[in-house]
Amino acid sequence: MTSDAAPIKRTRAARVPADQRRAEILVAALDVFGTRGFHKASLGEIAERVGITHQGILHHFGSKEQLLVEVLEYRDATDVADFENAEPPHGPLLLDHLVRTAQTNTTRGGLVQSYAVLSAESVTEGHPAQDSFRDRFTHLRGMIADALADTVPADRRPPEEELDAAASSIIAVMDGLQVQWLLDPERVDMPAAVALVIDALLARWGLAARAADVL
Amino acid sequence: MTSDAAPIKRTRAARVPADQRRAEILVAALDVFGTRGFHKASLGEIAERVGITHQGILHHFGSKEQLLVEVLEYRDATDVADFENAEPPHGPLLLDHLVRTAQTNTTRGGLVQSYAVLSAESVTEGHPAQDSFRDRFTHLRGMIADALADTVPADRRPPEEELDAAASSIIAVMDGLQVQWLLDPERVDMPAAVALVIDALLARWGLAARAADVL
DNA sequence: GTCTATATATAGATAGAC
DNA sequence: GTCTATCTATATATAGAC
Repeated sequence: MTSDAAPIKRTRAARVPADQRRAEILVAALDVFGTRGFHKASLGEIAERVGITHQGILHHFGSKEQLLVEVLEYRDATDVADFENAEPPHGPLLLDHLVRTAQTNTTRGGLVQSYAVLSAESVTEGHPAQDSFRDRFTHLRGMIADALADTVPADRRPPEEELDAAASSIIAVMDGLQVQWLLDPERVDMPAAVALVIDALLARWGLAARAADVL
Repeated sequence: MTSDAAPIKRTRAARVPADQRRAEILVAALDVFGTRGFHKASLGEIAERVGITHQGILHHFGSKEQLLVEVLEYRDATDVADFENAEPPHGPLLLDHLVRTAQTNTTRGGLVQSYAVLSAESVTEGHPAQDSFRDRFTHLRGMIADALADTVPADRRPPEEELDAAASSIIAVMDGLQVQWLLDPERVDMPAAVALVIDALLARWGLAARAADVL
């Protein structure tokens, strides 16, 4: 039965300004990439959500890889927009912000799944998102290490390697918890666990618990 | 040029006992699934490493999904075999063991990649490894929470939710660090970070640092 | 137990009409 | 800007010969 299936009736999509269409595609792609992973996701499914054909996506983005790259940029841009023209928080406020992010994330499983799947998938050979995630982690580690340094009193400041290890660990806890939470949301309390680790680290350097207060 | 390409010469693979062939396939599949992710991995590539055709794999395992399930079982079985007929460690010894595992993992990037990619990919809709990883995390959380409870003196024991959060966090740190490390091995010290978090948690409950001593 | 041959499905991409 | 048509590549799976 290869041929004469009733030609699927498609109402031609309305002609829409490129910027708007691109934005629609990015939203749909972020969702589909997250639900299926980059490799399993198909342009067809993304196109269907937008109401166009997959060729339309290629017209706007050129290739599936390029679409992914732009999706990740878009995701970061919306994250930054959360600060509403303000600077991202520094010092202890950044640590509070991380706990609050973990809290917020419990209400947006789709985004969490996108991030968890794509970040891990990015470690595979030649993955198009590899640089994006490597840069992201480098940047985050620096920001968090600085925030820790700003938070700890000068006379208790640990060696730099310890600050770096702590920064890596905090990011790792947040990321690792996402996978556990996605698989078993009832049994994993992301914000509580993030707050626990941050407070345990701060206590190590002589500071009173504070992250748990955010909850 | 669709047809008469010189028929690729294949020397027919030696006939080998099924058990042995299955074992060879499992080893190759673990590696390829890890390198490419489950969805991008192809039976063809796995077969090539073993020196048979992809149909041979389907003969032994029936489907790609079933192969993945058996690969994960195989992986767990070899992990258990590490204890060489001994019980897995309990209490504080289990915590030491986790740090040592993080240390060992720095010498087996392939296995780490397999685990990182597959565990995250498993959260996608209908993924065949979902139950396997959910069960694995449930089991690990229980073991680690017990180990923590056994380690903390009775008069300082925190509420159960805190032990569970700590157990989730320790697993999360180990897993999250793997992704960062795979992307940037020079800049991420997995065992140091794991030891740091474990010691910070133990200190919170009045115990002297010990995990760092393992290194 | 392994192969060749083939069915079947689905992907990403290109060309050109409208 | 979107479509239809087509190309090309690659995948999983089945059937049957050896």
